[in-house]
Amino acid sequence: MTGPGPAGDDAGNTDLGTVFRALTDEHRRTVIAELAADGSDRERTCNSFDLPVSKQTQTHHFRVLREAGLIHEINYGNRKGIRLRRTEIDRRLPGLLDLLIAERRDTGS
Amino acid sequence: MTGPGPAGDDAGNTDLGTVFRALTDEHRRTVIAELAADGSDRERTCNSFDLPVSKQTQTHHFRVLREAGLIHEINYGNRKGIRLRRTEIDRRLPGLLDLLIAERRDTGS
DNA sequence: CCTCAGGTACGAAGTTCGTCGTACCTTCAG
DNA sequence: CTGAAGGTACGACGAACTTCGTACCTGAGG
Repeated sequence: MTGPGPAGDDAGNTDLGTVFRALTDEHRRTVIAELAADGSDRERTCNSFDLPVSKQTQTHHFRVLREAGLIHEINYGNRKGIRLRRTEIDRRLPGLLDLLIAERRDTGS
Repeated sequence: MTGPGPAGDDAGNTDLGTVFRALTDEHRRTVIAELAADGSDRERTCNSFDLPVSKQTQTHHFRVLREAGLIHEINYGNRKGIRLRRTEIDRRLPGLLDLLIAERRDTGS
């Protein structure tokens, strides 16, 4: 079951409520903001985001982001690859990533 | 004491988390989308939005929107005026209102 | 084989959120 | 003044959310 199921990614059916609810949490917002600020679609590991929560909670957060259609999770069994769905997001929610990048820029100052 | 108090509106201190949390609820999203689609800053009554919830719940929702810096509440004692903070929103969160309008357009079809 | 590290599934505890009931306040109409 | 309508404050209840503990699975390396 690595990925034959067409279901699992709801990028085509997510409404604004699901997206906003996913982006309510600061940790999840950090993940998306980092991915958005990167500029490239390169794959990242879950560990590369220094989330101050346990493994189980990280699994939960990435699942919420995936079900909101914001990221792509590639399961390698042992490892997991995280990738931003920039194309879909920019097409369906233009300006959203810029909002997150801008907030992170202000917060980081 | 109709409105001399400068405090009460947090438009200058709200973060994205507060805004997204406010926009998570479908009723609140409907209110903002309607206000945004209007185009003018004309004042509206709470009753003009046909929210299928009780008065107390409406009070709660409008308070959340106000604390998120999205609307302006004018208290007439007996009545209450609702007004969109379009200028501040467009300045600090450009593209957000367009997202809400677009979703409402799709949902309404 | 066994061990280890990354990830997941299930369940529990604590918190937040949406909703309403009851009671009270404010303004307008009579 | 009395009543009616809109709004608010406080409290309560159920649902959802965040977090973690425990147990289990998967792949790499000795």
